[in-house]
Amino acid sequence: MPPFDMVRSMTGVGVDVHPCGTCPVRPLTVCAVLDDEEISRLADIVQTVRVDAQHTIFSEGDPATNVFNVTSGTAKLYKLLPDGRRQITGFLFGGDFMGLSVNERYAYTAETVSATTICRFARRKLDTLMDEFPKLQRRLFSLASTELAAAQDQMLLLGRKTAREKIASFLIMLSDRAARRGQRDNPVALPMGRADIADYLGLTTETVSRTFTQLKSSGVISLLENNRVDLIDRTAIHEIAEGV
Amino acid sequence: MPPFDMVRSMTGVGVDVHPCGTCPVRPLTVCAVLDDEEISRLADIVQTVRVDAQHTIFSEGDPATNVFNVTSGTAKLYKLLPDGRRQITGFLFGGDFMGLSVNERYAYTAETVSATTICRFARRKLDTLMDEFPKLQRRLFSLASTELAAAQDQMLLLGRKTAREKIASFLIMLSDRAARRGQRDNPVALPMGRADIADYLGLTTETVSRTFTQLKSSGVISLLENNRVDLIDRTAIHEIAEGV
DNA sequence: CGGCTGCGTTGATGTACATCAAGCTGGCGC
DNA sequence: GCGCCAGCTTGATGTACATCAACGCAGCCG
Repeated sequence: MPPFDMVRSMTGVGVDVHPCGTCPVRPLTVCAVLDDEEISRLADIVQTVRVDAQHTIFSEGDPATNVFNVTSGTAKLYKLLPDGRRQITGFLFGGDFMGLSVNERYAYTAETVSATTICRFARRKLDTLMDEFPKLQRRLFSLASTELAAAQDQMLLLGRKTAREKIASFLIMLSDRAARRGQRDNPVALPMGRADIADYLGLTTETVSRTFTQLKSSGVISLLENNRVDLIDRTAIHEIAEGV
Repeated sequence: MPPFDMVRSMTGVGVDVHPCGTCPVRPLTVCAVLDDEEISRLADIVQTVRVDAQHTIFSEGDPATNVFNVTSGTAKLYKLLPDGRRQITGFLFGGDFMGLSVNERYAYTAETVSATTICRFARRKLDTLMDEFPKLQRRLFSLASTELAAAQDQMLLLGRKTAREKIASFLIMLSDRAARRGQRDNPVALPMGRADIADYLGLTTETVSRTFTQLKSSGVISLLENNRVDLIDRTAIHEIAEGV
């Protein structure tokens, strides 16, 4: 797999889909805190690319030369064990950020789930821009803190919740995040397959499938076509998610 | 439980144990990037307190008025489900930071494991100091990124590793962190009880206990007095941890 | 149109870990 | 010293979820 920097030669990838000025998710992203003047400075160091579904954006262990912002579509981040066991550590939707790294290497692999558009920043250039605009730094810090809180919620889920509670939590999370992007929070779309859901929740595809049908049977959700889920009784789902 | 701000009235708590100038873990902490002049500014807004074992420092949901740095001893962070199930999201040792929060509320409860000394900063004051010293901001960002990477490792552990692999990973983690603090990395001390280990790894105390004896039987560790563990075959433990 | 393929669902069985239940041990107060 | 208690270990049993296996179904391509 070639590094993403060679993106022009990759299949399923297009460049410069839209400029920052018309960015649809600007208020959600790192860019929210910058005014038009500052955005134009950011625009100088950004490249917007379009990636087809199921393509690798970067791999665990690669030199972390870029950071990314998803503007539309869905991506996933995951880590692998040597024998192939996989843990998806997060799904990314429009407005989400990825690629922060500690030691100059990516700590996980990033892959698109559906067709996705992404802003790519050269890390070095972003660093200098952070020096220039402290509020950019502040914003990134704030985003990292939010992600950290989400990671802790996920630890609680993985370590202590049942399959039923995990699926319910997952649905609530997707619904909430859709709302934050200004989309309807019900029914909720599942752009990822059962295997991805399983690897995100620490389950198998079979258990994910069974649990969906079980929730359907108990009447709190309904499975619609196009992998969408109708949250019939949102309060009940919320209670299940919290283990009440 | 009273808020920690009322610490002077709490039992098992002492104030101003040592000043920043003689801080034993300064190179590990947020303070590492500041020179003596700047440290003295930081010292103005810090209070060093000593807390006995098994005391709550702050609780999930409390207003996040302070941030903390552990200078010695051990603390744990955890989240609870309504029915009492608990997930410990992290252990803190000398040099570790805690209390970052997104929405002005702590996202978890912090409790001491052993007797612990802690630096307490008023968040508001730290914020203004961050404006003044951008490298302080930068440092906190870097610490948050490191924590985020650790959180992702922990997700992999909780979601995909077996009990045996979890315990092995835990021992390696403790050993590595002891080394980073300049302590010997073997044998490794376990200041926390089996219940805490279980709630950190998503297991029960019984399984933790059985797994320790199983690792002992297979000859890769030895259980010493004072809750210390001798890592007899470190490479083997490392391989178990990575699921090889 | 028909076969192939990937994905989801459902069923039968297995198992790693939880749960329930004793003992064991060491520290501590009296 | 003795008894008590909390924490650790060990054993017997249970179960939630994994594994193994089959099947349905839609999309796709020849």
